[in-house]
Amino acid sequence: MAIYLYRLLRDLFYKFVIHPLGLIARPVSRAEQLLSEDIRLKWEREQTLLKEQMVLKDTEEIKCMLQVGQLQEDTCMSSNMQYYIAGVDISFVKGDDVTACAALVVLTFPKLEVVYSDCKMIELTKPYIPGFLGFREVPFLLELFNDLQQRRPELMPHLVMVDGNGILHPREFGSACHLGVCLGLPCIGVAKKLFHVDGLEKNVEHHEKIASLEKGGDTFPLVGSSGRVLGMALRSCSSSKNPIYVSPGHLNQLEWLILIPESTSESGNKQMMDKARKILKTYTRMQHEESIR
DNA sequence: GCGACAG
DNA sequence: ATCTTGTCGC
Repeated sequence: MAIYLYRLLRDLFYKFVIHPLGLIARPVSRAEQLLSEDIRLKWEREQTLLKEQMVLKDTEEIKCMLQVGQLQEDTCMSSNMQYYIAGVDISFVKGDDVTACAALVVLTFPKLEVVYSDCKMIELTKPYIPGFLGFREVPFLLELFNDLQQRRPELMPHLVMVDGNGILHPREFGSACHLGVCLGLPCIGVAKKLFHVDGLEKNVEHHEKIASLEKGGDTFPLVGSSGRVLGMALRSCSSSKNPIYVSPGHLNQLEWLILIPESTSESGNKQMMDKARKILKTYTRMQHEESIR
């Protein structure tokens, strides 16, 4: 409790004392409001259409990867197969709202060796509207995969990690679903903050559940008030206090996320995923800095 | 009706 | 997403 009070005070201090200008909110014109409503309705319809194409079932590759990752044994028929997972992210230029860097990194699975990385400077034109992140970011991510297909088609990943949510979303169609459907590849959403949806919120209960995560790899399911399990909260490693929120996007189902904690030893799969995500982040930054020079 | 609201 | 700051681990 003390830590929350501390953070609250610190944030207030930052807002009022360090950045008093931030208090002067930019007036939103009526025209702008209408435009935003217009976009919303249009995007909502598009989401409905795309959602019809979403499949929440594991591909054969995902099933095999699960066995490889969990048992560390070649129980799968195609055990000679080399698996690839990818991560995508978009990072912004500081102080600039439109210029950003989109990055794609492909890793082997389960060894997590980087075999491909690409980065493109882009101009984000579409606005960020909560619930419609996909429309802002997915087109640029598709370009990166297009280039991958041109250059190294054999490295097309069997699973993609997306910054954002999968079905943990107001209409159960987050950016991971969006990318997955457009790409035709299995995607999972990985978010750092809980999307308040279907009754889920960062209330006292939620904080208690977070506190009950003792070590890296510990999880708890995110059950909405509808009773539907929309994803999992995962403590990615022992040193991170805040969990990440994982949810299926396309061509994989939630069950495989839940199955992992059952494995007796470490929940290797998810730790690996988080490790991969960190690698991705590092790459985004590195290439970003490089591109500025 | 109003605020909240992934990145 | 980005801003600050402190702290911890390699």
